[in-house]
Amino acid sequence: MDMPKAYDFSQTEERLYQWWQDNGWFKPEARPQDAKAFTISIPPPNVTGELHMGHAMFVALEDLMIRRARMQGYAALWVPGVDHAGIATQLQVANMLLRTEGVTLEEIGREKFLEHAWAWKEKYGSHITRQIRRLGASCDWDRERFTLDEGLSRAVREAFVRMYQMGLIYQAEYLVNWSPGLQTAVSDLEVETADESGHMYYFNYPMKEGGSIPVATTRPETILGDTAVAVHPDDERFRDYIGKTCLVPMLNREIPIIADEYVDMAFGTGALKITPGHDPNDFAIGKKHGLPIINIMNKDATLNENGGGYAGQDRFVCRKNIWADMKKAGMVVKVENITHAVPRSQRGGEIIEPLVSRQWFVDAEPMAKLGLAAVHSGRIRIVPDRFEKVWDNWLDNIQPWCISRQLWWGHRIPVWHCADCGGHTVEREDPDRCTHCGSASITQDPDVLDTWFSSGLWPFSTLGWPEQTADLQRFYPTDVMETGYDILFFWVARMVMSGLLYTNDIPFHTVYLHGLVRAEDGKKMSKSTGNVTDPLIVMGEYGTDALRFTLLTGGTPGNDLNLSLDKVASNRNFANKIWNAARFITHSLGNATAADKPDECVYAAADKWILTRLSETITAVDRLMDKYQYGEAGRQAYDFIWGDFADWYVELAKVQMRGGGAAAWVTLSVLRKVMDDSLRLLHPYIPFVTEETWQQLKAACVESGIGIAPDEGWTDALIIADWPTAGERYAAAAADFEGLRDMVRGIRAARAENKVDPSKWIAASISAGDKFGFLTGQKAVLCTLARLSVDELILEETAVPPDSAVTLSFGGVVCYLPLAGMVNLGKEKARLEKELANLEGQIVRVSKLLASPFGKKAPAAVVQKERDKLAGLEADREEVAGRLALRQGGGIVNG
RNA sequence: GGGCGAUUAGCUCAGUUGGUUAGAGCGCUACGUUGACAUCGUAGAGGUCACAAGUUCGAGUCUUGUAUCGCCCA
Repeated sequence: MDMPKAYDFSQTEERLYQWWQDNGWFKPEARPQDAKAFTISIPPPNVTGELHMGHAMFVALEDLMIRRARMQGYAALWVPGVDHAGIATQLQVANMLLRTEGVTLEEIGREKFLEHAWAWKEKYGSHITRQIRRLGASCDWDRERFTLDEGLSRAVREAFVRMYQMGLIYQAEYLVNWSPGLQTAVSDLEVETADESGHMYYFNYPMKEGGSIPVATTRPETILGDTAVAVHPDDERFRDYIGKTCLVPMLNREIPIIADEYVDMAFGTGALKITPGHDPNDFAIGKKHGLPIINIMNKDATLNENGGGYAGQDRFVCRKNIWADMKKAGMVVKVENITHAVPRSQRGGEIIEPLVSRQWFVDAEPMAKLGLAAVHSGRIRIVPDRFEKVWDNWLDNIQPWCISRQLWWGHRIPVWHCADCGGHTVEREDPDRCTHCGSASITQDPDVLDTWFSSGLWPFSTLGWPEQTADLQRFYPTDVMETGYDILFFWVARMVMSGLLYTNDIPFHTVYLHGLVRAEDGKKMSKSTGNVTDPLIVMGEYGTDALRFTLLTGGTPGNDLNLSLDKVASNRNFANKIWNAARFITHSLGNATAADKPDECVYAAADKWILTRLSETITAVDRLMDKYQYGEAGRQAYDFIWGDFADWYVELAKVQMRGGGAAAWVTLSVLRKVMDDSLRLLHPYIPFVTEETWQQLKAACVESGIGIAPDEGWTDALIIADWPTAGERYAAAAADFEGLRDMVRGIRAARAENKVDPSKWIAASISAGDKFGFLTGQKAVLCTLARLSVDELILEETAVPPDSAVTLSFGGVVCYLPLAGMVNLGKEKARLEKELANLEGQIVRVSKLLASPFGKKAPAAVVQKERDKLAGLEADREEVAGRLALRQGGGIVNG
């Protein structure tokens, strides 16, 4: 079984995913019964959803957390599922019915519609979860839930009844955000307000006793619903008007002129028309002054009978007509072009109409207080913590939540209205009589609940609540809620509030918020702009791991990420790098046999160095991951594997294995160890390539029979292997080795600078000083990496500088490359002078630093570091200066 | 109006207990195909860390202010 030359994700991902799942490794039962639980409930995507980068981001992050926890030995449970997306699904099914059968919802009726909707759900409902699987999501699919399924519906019923009994749910005539196209109320959060160009209409409001008062509005049709004109009590211009009466244009209805400090004297004309039935601010003023509320609109935003002669006209048609009529009547002053805030539906984009209607509301204030306290007390932590301010701000100013929707697809409101006594019956089981008067003439409220009402119960309803199931007991509270910051209020706040209310516990201890995935230029991805990058296409082209690693390491928590395909490509290359590093190991196993295993492992300097670096990396990655710094953790692992292991240790290993025997065996064991632990570290980021590579490594190692298995033996799969722990560190050996690495780099640079043929083996003399012992042991390594000729290498404590050589000093160790015939000696002199100037500059800098208060005030270790540096610099200077003096003294040919 | 974020190499971004010549990927330049990898390697060019003041022995990092861009709430 040979490993192909390049890693091919297309031959890997689906197979491994299936294999993991078939083995039950996505389930918490993959760990012992007494294992501590680690739980995430998925922020449920819409059942109508199509995979986008936001999904890819949350799956990558949550899967990372789950996979790491699983490897750490937790009974890791990631509960998947989707929500029923009331409006979106109803629209989708309605459109389908119109297209295929040519029938409207009214024609088909509620019951038939629901049959079609469920059929649609059965057919297309798993679309989004199939796509999520492609991202490698290690969810426990046996525990998949749907907000409308039986158990969750029971949870919704229980929640509603309890809240109703607590007096937190009430029905009221209230101004709500009305979507005329969808014919339903929507919540504040589903309305987006943006500045748009529009018009400000100035006109004279006629007064009963003659004359007029100037008023301005952006929506002339609402004039028909005016119930007052308001001015600021301090406004000199209008002082005499207060208390007088106006006549509503075209209707001649009498309304008062009132004084209220809310009015902004500088805005418009300074006099404000008050339309409590069609504007939230006016609604509040109307309440304050006891003004009547007149609703002038039907549900479809046509004018109703209160619109007088305009009844039946669409709101925008009416706007034109009434303005024309007022113009004829001589009331109009002017129309200005302005920019103003326009509320639009998040779905569909139509202009939202503030409309008074009878709806069900949740009084969220008591719950909001619980939510605030949970974060302030530290029971719930928000990452990054700056979002706590946003949290406070929203919960401090929480408004009643309109939970009724005039839709059919959703949880029907469990309230039965009595035809006889008018009372409400709210029970856990469907009632057949009114609880107040016993009448059988009761009918269920026709509306359904906001989808978010059920999403808010998600962390516990998915585990079986209100039943005290074993899952609920074991996995609740969950651990982390990970989602986009744009969804903090929609989901997280409501989950926290309802969790605290119903379960008397927090639903999760940590909220991790990621940013938006944007296009490479930082613009928001949108279908209308046409700059959407489809994750499925990216995965098809570069592999899932490449996309995941890019999303996970490309940014920082809570900040938006600009997705670059170049980066995805380079991360695909990273996967290949990993694959090939392992491929090298599998090809090298023949360098040793089981018999070569020494009684005691003696590590070479390079071994100690890479093992130290491995330990450092594991410690750093672990620490960063504990702090949710997944990006930095991933980058460090990347740098270690590519920059230390592949670039250096693999090359060193080749040298160490040349002679076979114990050295080769030890080297192979180190290769296996470092590769193995690296794969473990990276598995949560890039699960496919790490698992596939690990399986190859395992198979080859087992087959070789040389006995370099992990201490605990080979587990079945990387996905359930142990999370690595940092091992021994060899500080001195590692430092020595870093010195050697600097030498190799310096020699390579000198060769390149002097245009030495890269394939040429050159001579060298080295004055090793106190590194003589160390370097003697590294002769083979040094020669191979720097391409020095072993036979022509002179290594001594104090070597005699050869003639006509390039001189390189490395803080005490001096290396002479006698490049006679290859070097432009004039150039070498210039180089030495430059080097000397550089060294002197640094010496001055460090000396000044040490002479400054730094020497006294800085911590000893920091000062010592600078002293050591200075000593090295001075040694180098002496050497370089000496070489230059020799040249100038004429002792050397062509100085 | 209130709040938050960003501003670091040509581009996209790291740099989280302040430690002293600032890093990566891509791009660019010059070499290179030596048996893991050209989805690669070696070497190199490229930054007064938006600006100003302050704290400190020491500031990309902390404080204050300014500018520009973006987001959220009202």
